[in-house]
Amino acid sequence: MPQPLSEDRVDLESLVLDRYLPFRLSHLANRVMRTVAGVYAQRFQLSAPEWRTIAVLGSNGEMPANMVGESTAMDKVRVSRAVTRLLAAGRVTRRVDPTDRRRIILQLTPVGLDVHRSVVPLVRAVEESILAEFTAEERAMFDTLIGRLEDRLKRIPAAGAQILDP
Amino acid sequence: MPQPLSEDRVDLESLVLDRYLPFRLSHLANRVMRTVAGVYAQRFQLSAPEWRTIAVLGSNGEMPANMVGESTAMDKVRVSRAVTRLLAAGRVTRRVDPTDRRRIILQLTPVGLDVHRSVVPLVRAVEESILAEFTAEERAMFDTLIGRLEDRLKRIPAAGAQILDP
DNA sequence: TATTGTTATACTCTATAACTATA
DNA sequence: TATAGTTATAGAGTATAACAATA
Repeated sequence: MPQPLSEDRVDLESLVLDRYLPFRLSHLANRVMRTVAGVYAQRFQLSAPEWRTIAVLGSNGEMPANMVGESTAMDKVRVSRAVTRLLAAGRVTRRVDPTDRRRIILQLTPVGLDVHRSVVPLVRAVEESILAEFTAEERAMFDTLIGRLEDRLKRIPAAGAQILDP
Repeated sequence: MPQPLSEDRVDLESLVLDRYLPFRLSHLANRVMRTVAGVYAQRFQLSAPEWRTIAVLGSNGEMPANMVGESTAMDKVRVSRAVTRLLAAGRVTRRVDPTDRRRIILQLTPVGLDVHRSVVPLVRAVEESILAEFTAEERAMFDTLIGRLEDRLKRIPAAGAQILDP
């Protein structure tokens, strides 16, 4: 017989999947990403890593490849492969950084800038159509809460490992 | 020269990736899922689809395979493959539903129930360690906001397609 | 020695279609 | 004809290691 829980204690013994935050977040994020990808994938022949690369180069101008990786939360392998495809499509240029010849500096071509100019309003419109659910106050609150979870997971990247290891 | 935006209008022309909700949600969800997976993957030799299947069977008792799919947001192919591995590990049983011989009824074995009992407190603890960021009021607010986004995306699954197609 | 980037490999996830058996 | 489940296949995402060039 399960014992009734006191109100100030959390039930750690049972779990209903569609009330479980990690599952809900993952499901929600996947739905959102699929909705956004529907806008840029077929129409512009862009994969997600390519779209991310174009997004940061479009808003920041030329950047070294490793900074693209940091800004897009992609490792250097994914960046490298995205750049290979973007180069083939004539959407970016790459040149060696003369001050450190290990570094590659990436920049959008006019073609890449066109893609950026075309895609951004479309994906922003998708974001708007989703966030239209919220009032301005709710948006701000959601933004804050998401930001604090991001920070927390950054500060304790081993939140699970601590539980896993001992 | 970019024109200054009036305060009640949204800038659809530019996009900074780490302020863009779909990207932030995806990044956050991935981090959370990786943290949770760190708890069940190596220690219990569970993939995400297997863990989800065990989670719903553990909280609901025996279920037809198609309901497992609905509850876990997985299609029948993923369920089928998860079940194949769970069967091989002796963690579930499957039998044909006598009232509709197309249906497969799944149930945790004692071994599967043991896994469920062992894993749930661990993954709940991860959830707790993340949500510890919030006060009770903030949790309730976050829960509500997430729920409304879920509902919205359910109601307008073609939110992006509408923009994509015309 | 450490860092930047490339290439190779493998494993998982996702989506789709083809197939079976039942209804 | 439609539904439940299985199998097969291909594309994308993810993680890792090995490597070359440079610092």
